[in-house]
Amino acid sequence: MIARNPSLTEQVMAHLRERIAGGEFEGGRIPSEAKLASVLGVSRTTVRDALSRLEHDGSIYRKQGAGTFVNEPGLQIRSRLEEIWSYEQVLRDHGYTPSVRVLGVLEEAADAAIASDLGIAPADPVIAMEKLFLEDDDPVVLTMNRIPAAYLHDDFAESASEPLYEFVEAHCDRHLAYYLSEIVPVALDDHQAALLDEPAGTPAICFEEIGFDQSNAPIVRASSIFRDDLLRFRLIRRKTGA
Amino acid sequence: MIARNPSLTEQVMAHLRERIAGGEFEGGRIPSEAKLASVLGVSRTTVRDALSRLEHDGSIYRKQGAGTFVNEPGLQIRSRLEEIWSYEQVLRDHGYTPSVRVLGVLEEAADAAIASDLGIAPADPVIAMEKLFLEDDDPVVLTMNRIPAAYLHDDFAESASEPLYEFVEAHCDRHLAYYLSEIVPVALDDHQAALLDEPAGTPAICFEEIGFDQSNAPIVRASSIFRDDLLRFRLIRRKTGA
DNA sequence: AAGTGGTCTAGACCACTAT
DNA sequence: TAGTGGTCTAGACCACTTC
Repeated sequence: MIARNPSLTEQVMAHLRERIAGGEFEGGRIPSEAKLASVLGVSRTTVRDALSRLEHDGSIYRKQGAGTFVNEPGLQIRSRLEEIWSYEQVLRDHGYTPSVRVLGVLEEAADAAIASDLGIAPADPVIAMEKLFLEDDDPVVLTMNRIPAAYLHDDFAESASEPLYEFVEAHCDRHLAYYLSEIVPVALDDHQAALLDEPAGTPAICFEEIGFDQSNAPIVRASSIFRDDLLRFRLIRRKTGA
Repeated sequence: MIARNPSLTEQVMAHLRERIAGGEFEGGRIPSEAKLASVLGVSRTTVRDALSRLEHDGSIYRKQGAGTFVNEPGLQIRSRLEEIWSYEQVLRDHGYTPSVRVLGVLEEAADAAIASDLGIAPADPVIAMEKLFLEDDDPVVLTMNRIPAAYLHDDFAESASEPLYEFVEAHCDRHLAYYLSEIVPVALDDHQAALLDEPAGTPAICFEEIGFDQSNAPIVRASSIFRDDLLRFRLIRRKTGA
């Protein structure tokens, strides 16, 4: 019934996702792990692995002694905060068909805070790229990325519209391994307000992030500001321990 | 009341956390799973379980074929967004010794939005409880909880300082199973500003949440506002697939 | 080629929830 | 008490990284 290469666990996940989407589970109750294992012809360990991953991504939850259950449809989270990698993808996950507008690419001197975050000397040159992500004509996300100029060795200006990790891959000799992000409240300044088409002073969520390569060296400092009315982050918090 | 018997997996986690905190791992490299299993005298499955949980909470990361590594100290996240359950606990995780001040408990008529969120009729009575969490004399979190009055059957006013889930457990015939939360940017109004000791209009992060019981019935509507300078949420985003 | 994490099996017993 | 998820064992082979 089940063959290789997408791992067995992934196939079990896909199978369960389909049945969940099809509303097959009476009362939201998913069959027991033992039952699933015997029906699908895999070990209980594999089933447990699949269920753990579905639980982790918010599709289901488990209650010891009671069973495994589907999360209510209204609770399905479209993009898990920890897994965001490309804002274009986030917008697609929300049902948008995003476009990207590169607002500017220029070289500037790093101020003290940026230099410190990027591990370079103050006033060292950085490339600043400002981009706007839109749904139709509505601006949704405004990002500013700053990369030390020393890391860039190509003619890169034409690639600015690529997702950042592809850009870094292509034009630096390294690749982005992870981001450290802070969720910061801001009030839109005149510049941001004009670009996001909202009044100046509007409160907004900003992700302040530093992107690192595999050696934990900072590569990029990014700020992203969101139109709260068009893109709002949600999460489910479920009591685990105790 | 609670007899804790730490599982093997939890003991392995604790052991590794200690060695990580002690900086024992040369170059951040953690011994292989097989090595840990034989040294600790447990199966590799148990070691893998412990490592998976440490990876999930951001303490370590794994690279297939290469090894398992400690996350940089600066990347340690003190409280994972999805696991917040009590703001007192969040503050303790940040090294604070929090106190709680109950600002008011009163009955009011639900407005349309609140009634809709709680599944009751507009103007139905709700109990509104406003609380402030402080570190020393600094206000850090301001929360407003609203529970339909019909759900409360006891004399409850004196218990308002308890964590909300304990309060619900004790005074309603149900208990909180999960929250659905939205991260919302706000500007502090005069009331909030005075309580949080910041200028009115300061941008802040607000969690707008609805708490549900096991039957997916809404029990409580909560708003929590944070002092950005005292409590900032961070997260690590690491590329997983592809 | 050697060593690592990733996947998978087939069992066993325990802790908890429901009825 | 029956059934569920939680923990744990002792193996096996595969995919990938590093040298």
